[in-house]
Amino acid sequence: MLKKERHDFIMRQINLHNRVLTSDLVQLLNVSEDTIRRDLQELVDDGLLFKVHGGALSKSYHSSFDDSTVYARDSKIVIAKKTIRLIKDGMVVLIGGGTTILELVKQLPQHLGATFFTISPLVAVELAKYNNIEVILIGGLFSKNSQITYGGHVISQLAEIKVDLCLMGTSAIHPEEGLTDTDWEINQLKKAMVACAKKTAVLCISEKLDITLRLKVCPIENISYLITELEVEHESLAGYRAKELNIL
Amino acid sequence: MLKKERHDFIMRQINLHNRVLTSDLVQLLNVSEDTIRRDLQELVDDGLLFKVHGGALSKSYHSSFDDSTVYARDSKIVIAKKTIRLIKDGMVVLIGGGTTILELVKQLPQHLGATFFTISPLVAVELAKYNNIEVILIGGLFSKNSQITYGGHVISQLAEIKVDLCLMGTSAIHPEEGLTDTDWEINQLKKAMVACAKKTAVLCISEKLDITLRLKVCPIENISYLITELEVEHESLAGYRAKELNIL
DNA sequence: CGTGTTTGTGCGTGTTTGTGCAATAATGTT
DNA sequence: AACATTATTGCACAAACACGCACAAACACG
Repeated sequence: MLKKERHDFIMRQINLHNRVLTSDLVQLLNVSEDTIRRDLQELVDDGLLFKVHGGALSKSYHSSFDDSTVYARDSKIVIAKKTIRLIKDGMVVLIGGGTTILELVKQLPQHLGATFFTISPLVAVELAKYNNIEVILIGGLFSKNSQITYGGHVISQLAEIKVDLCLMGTSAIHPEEGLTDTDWEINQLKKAMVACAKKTAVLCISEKLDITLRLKVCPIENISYLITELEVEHESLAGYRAKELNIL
Repeated sequence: MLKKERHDFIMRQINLHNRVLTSDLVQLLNVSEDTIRRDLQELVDDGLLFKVHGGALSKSYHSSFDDSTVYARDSKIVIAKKTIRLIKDGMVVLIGGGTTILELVKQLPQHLGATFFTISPLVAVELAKYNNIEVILIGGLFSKNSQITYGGHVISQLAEIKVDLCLMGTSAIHPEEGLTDTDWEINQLKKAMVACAKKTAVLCISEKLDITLRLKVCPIENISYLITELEVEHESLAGYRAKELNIL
């Protein structure tokens, strides 16, 4: 591989991720650390990126993409880290939308090799930053509110696939009533998602526990994992521990 | 082997692989390194390729990367404003991806009521900001490079729809050779897009005029509108004026 | 035809560039 | 404070390069 090609590769990574780790580049490009460091230095000299300890940052990365505005972001990161343990190399995963999910995607390990189906364009774009992840976006009507695709076309496509794991955020969960929602279309969609997965994990910040809404998605028995930001032994989760689902 | 033949051979390699190594050429052509170096130098002088340590790179290869820095943004805004005149209330529009298109979407009038099909999640998200626009995202495999959906599934869905107007960016356009591209999948996709539209408008910054790439999308006759940032009377557009397409 | 010129090619030599290694310093982490 | 990770520096070596020269084939012209 020519030096220029490496430089272009690095710049692409930077433009995609806004950041890049020296160690990752060593692996990906299969050259010594020294070479990568020199490459980065040259790109800095050309004013194309920003070098920091451990890697480099995009120049246009004027830090913090209003990350702070994401509600309860810290909790969501905790949830994300727990969830990552469920995702193994080679898996086929169906993943929903929402800020919790988006945070999860940003925390995925760089080298993960898996196939992801998603109904969220934003999640798709974020997933595309990982080299070894194949992304399939399920198309259909696009919802302005929830920023996901929905409607009959989406549901019929979901009916045709079978995945190892489904990851979804939630509006409300209750030990007896299970998963519930308010919007008819979203409700239909979630039903279809649960139906096509061998196991389903629900990502849920604690304030959405023990709430019931009008429309039922599925009983608690259909859920395999409940992931919150709380300690596993936390008393708020007692009602769920009684059920047969894994709490992370 | 004649010098000219060697030059042609080198250019063919470049167009095929976007790159070539000096050492490979020495082997393939069975001449000394010096000769190859001289050949490359001459091709550089003719502006046909790009020389680097160890070999040479295609010229178009270079330009394919710096989209990410919202290159030539001013031109793209000019193009966007011209394009808006083509879009009328009630229309069904198929729209591609790329930075030029994205700029267009950002410039749309707030009250516009129309239906947009798109293969670009980013465009979908941007379109969703308009209240009176219905957005349908066409799903399929998601391309990491071009940030659009592609593949058989996309093409078969395109085959099922019929739209009033197709808006697409372009890699290369030439008065005789028409629309061309380098990537096989993108090429297939563009063909399908043109096929399902009554009229097609090509958005094209002037530096992509008069370029021919390896794969043909369609002849110039299949294009209804060519939109550049230049004045309609500009001399660069003379070759296109001779054809039967509207220049904006 | 002969002589001089141009062009294309290869060779030798010295220089530059790209890369990795090892020792050491700086920085982050626990 | 101890440790692990990441940076920096200087050095070595091979690959790639530029330049001048030599030679031969093709060409030009009287």
